[in-house]
Amino acid sequence: MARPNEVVAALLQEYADLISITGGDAFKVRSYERAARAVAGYHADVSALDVDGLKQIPNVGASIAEKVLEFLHSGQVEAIEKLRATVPAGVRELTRIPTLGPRKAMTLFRELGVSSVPALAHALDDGRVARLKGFGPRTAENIAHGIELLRRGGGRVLISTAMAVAEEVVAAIAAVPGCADCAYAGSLRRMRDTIGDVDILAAARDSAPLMAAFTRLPQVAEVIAHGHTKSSVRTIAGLQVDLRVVAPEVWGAALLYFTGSKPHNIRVREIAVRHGLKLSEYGLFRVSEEEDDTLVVAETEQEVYEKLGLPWIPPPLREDRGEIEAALAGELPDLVAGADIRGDLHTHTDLTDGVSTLAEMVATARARGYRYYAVTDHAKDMPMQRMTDEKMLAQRAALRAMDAGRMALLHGTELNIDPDGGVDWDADFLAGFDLCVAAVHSHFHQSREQMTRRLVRACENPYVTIIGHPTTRQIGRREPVDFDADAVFRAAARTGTAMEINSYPDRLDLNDELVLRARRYGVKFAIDTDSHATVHLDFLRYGVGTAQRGWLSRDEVINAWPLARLRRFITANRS
DNA sequence: GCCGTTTTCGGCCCGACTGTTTTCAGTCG
Repeated sequence: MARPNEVVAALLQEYADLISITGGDAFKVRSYERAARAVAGYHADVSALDVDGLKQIPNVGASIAEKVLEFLHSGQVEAIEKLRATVPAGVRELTRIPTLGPRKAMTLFRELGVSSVPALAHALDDGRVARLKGFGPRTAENIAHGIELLRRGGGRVLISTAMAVAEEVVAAIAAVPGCADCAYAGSLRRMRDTIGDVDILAAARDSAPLMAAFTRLPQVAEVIAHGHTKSSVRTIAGLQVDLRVVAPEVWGAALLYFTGSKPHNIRVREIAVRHGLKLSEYGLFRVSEEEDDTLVVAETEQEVYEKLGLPWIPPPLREDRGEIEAALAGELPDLVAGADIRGDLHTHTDLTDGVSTLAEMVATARARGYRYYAVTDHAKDMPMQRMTDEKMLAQRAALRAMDAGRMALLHGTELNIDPDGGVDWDADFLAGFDLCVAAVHSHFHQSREQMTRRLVRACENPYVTIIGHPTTRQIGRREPVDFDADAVFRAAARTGTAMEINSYPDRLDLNDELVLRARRYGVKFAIDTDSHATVHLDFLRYGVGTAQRGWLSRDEVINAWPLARLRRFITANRS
């Protein structure tokens, strides 16, 4: 079951969409969108709040608080039901089609009675759409194309997929003569777990050569837009990539703009307005009635933030989830960074389902400059892994005999949490490991109560130091398991069990939102790669990005600690 | 509908590109 906050947030977002489609006040739309976001990210369960409690949520005032209460009491909101009655749900679906927004969707419904994607496809086929006032052959074509994209998945890709494309494009554009600077921005720079499109920013006096090179890249299947300062393409793999070219002296303002998020940008621009300034991708300007606006700063992000009375805000925080308020109060977290990570605590070898040998994994870890490294192959309860006590002990002997220089080697295992919350071995055998990760690998559809009890019991096992990939989600393939996250996080904090941030790009588990919730209970975290091959150790960057999005500092991440402190954390659990 | 170092009313981010248009609406980020 979804958390009440998510249900309420979805409802508020739906209301915002319905107001937008029916041509309501755009500012009202934004109010509901903001409230939806604030509710989704709010730490307390909204179903336990009264009016005053609800109004404590940013962007929730008397009117929205009352609607939330109405929903919690009766299961519906009259105002929303009224709009639902005038606009079929299918019309809202239409706005998911790229290039088709609320105004056109409403026109299609009002003029043609279209209220579903198939009905729209019909209307396109027989030419009714192109004959509508304000529409035309090109618009009809674009909508048809948009439907096709939506059908092909149209969705988001893993961060690793987007990163590979971005790094290729950045390298290609940076190599064009006249390019002063080039970087990726957008949700990729903010390190979101999935990416909708790739945003690239470049600095140059003359944009034309860069735009030409961009639209002719071998990966390009289709040019969506081609202008002087902005072009968009779609790659053969279906990913949209936008290139924005600005003058080198406005790099910072453009990078800030192009990094987003959109809600963050709006908040920052509002602060500018209150200072009598105007912020756009071309810089921070002092607004003047008589003459042209004068440029204040634009060259670096730091300068722009500083002129607005803000410290530089790291991109992973830029989601309008309280970072503006924290920045104004001088309370931004000192985020954990990749360089802070002293070792990986969840990795595999070819003894179980890995493809690299113990020696290869250790050598690669050592080359990364780690101070410690844990090998945690699967334990004996997963039959497909064919693990035995003897094989595990032999691996331990081999590990102990290795010389990894200044890097300490830890012998661990990834235990399987059985349906009742037990693990593969008894205390005597577990005591022989330096470290145990425990994770769910089966029985994903237990009831919420069973799954909660299962994970709490695993936390209570004195030999379990880390809960691996706690929700077991696989992005785009498997939903997270259902459990009472607050209960599990309370147990983790109480028992001194770390929650993993699994860096594998299709997991990123915990995700940023759960990290934010867990840290409120004082939970500690381990940022691991769950590597099954040497190349996977590089996935750490995505786990670090997720941790940063969860506002984590070095002190909250056990594998950013010196080995002695990590060992104390492990043994404190066991005594 | 929310909000306040121009406060309880009157604001509310800003610009690029496209398509259907003779000056702008819609969409996107």
